[in-house]
Amino acid sequence: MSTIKDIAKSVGLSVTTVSRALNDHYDVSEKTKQKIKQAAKELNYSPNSIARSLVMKKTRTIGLLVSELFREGVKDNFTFEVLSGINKCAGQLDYDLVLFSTNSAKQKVKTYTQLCKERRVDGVIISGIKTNDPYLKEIATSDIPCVLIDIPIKSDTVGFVTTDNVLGAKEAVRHLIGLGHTYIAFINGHEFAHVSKKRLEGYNEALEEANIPIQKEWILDGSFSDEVAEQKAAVLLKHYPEITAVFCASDLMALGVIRAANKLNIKVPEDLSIVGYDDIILASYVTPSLTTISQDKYQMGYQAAELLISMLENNTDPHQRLLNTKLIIRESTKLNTKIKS
Amino acid sequence: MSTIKDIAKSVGLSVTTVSRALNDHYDVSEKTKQKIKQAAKELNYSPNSIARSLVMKKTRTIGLLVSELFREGVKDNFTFEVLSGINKCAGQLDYDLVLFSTNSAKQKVKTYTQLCKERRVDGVIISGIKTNDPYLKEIATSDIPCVLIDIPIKSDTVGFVTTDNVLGAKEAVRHLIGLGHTYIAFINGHEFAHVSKKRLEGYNEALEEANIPIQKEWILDGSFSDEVAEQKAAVLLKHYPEITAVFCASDLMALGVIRAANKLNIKVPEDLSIVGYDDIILASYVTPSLTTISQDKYQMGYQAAELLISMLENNTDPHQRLLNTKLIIRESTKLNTKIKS
DNA sequence: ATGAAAGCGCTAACAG
DNA sequence: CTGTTAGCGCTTTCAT
Repeated sequence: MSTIKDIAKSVGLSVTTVSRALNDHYDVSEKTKQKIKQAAKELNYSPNSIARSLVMKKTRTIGLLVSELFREGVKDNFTFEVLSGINKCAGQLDYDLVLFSTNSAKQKVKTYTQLCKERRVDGVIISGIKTNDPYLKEIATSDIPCVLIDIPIKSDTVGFVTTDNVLGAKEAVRHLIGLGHTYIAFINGHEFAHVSKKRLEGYNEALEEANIPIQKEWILDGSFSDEVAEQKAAVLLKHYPEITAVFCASDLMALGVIRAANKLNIKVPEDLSIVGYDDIILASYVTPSLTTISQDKYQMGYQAAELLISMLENNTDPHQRLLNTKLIIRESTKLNTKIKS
Repeated sequence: MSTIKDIAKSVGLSVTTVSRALNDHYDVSEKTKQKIKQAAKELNYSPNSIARSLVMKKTRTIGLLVSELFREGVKDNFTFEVLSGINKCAGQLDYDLVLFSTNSAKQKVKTYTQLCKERRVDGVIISGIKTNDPYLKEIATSDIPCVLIDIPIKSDTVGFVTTDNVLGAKEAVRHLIGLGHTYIAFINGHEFAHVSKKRLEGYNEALEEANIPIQKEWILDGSFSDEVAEQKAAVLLKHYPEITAVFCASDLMALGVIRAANKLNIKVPEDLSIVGYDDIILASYVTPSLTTISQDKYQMGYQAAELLISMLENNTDPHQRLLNTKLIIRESTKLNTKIKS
């Protein structure tokens, strides 16, 4: 590997000049610039980003911190789509992306700050962690620039990107109400997800504005898991046969509910309408295909990266980005045929 | 940020000793070690991996090079699963993972070697590139340690992990033959995929061993895309109604073929048996669920990382790993009811 | 068992 | 426009 020193030697100039020429500084004559660049090419030079980072104290690298459930995320490839978006944006702005995977064992040994400082990332994007994650407190107070996905914390150094989950949920439920449903259950995620809180609000508000009483027993947590949702729904549907529609806080859970319905011989969508959330790939391929609230996960990633980098480069935009969701109507919802008593 | 210098000052020792103590060298007394580590904690020290990398000429970082089709990979999250596996293994062995995304524009500016040298990764894993990719020649000759996924190139510095695609395809076709099918078409990927070549071999061999003549017109490329496969299959099935089974080189394409069949009013599996390849998530969720050849994509990633790191650490294992595939029988294949004339 | 000194490859005052 | 000098934070001979 050749270094600027080699180039300097070969052209008979100082390393300073070489460095400046290679970085296209204005204060090097065009002629020497050419000569130096030529020599660099001949020597097959490529810059040592490590050395540069050391002196500049910038690595042009952003870290992506995802919780260990990474692998489980395979079913709904939410994380993957977010990652694609981040990767795209980072690439365009010439940043590198490094993946951190932590698990609770590691978290005990190394604090969030240590992790980041050690890796020398300029900033971090955090996705898929629960609101009770021990890292979260640290994040909020640390001085490492950071963008959270779907957790609304804002400070000088932390920002977030999310979607309007209240509205999203509201539209889902409104859709069901519009189809004549009034007995609408809700399978939510869990208490440590900010989106779950918001989607619950949306559900409640939609019912209220239609003067439909809220049945607490019809609101259950499914942990964002299809299995759990299936179990919960099985009990629920057996117990309350009057329910004609279920809103789920994720598509995966909606699939679980469909399975539960099938086993109980309840037909979807004839006897039971179901709307999911996320619009994962499966949603459109499954039978019946899923009516759902679509989130642009790729865009969330892209925006997160863009926001983070803008923060790194001292732009003073507000540290938050809000994306839209969209109701996608497919086969799993249908006009309510049971007359309301 | 505190440095070893600060620690040295605070305990009144030299930086050398501090460095050695922190790295648990044998030639530092237990007592001073303790003192130094204590001071490190108090000063909230965390090592600067950049500085260390600079002097050690090792970054403990591996790069993952994926082609631009990254985003398209969202449907079959093949890449994501591989990535999860790599990430897991890298994490366990305490390596960092950085993502490179290239596209043809960037490739023109920077050669593969430049890309890697600049990023200072110790080694690279490459997945999802075509055999005609310009980088490939460079890779084969470069001295950067590298592991390829599904491209069998081997040298001092390059290794690969793949599955037995001949056998996989053979088992798929044997399964169909076992069900009484003899008119079996094959939708392959494309000519620039090594796996496609191998799967074709497997298809041919399976037919040969059953004394079934090979029909060249029934072998088509679907580019690993569901749309292309759908089109191709539509024409094929209309033209040759005698076909009772189709083997596809990917599940995604199998889904395309099912769609084509549906549109032609050909029932799957009653009138047409279909077997896919990969066992992506969709395969088990779709109706009818897909009989397929399962590849453990997570494992491929894991093994690739493990192999690469073993190469980096000068282990002399053979630079290749071969994984098994498994036939998964689901709903899309069925006994052939049409009697062979 | 500890320290002094050199150097990894690069950038950035400062001086000319 | 170019060169001198210093230093980023760390590891590693080589002495002591």
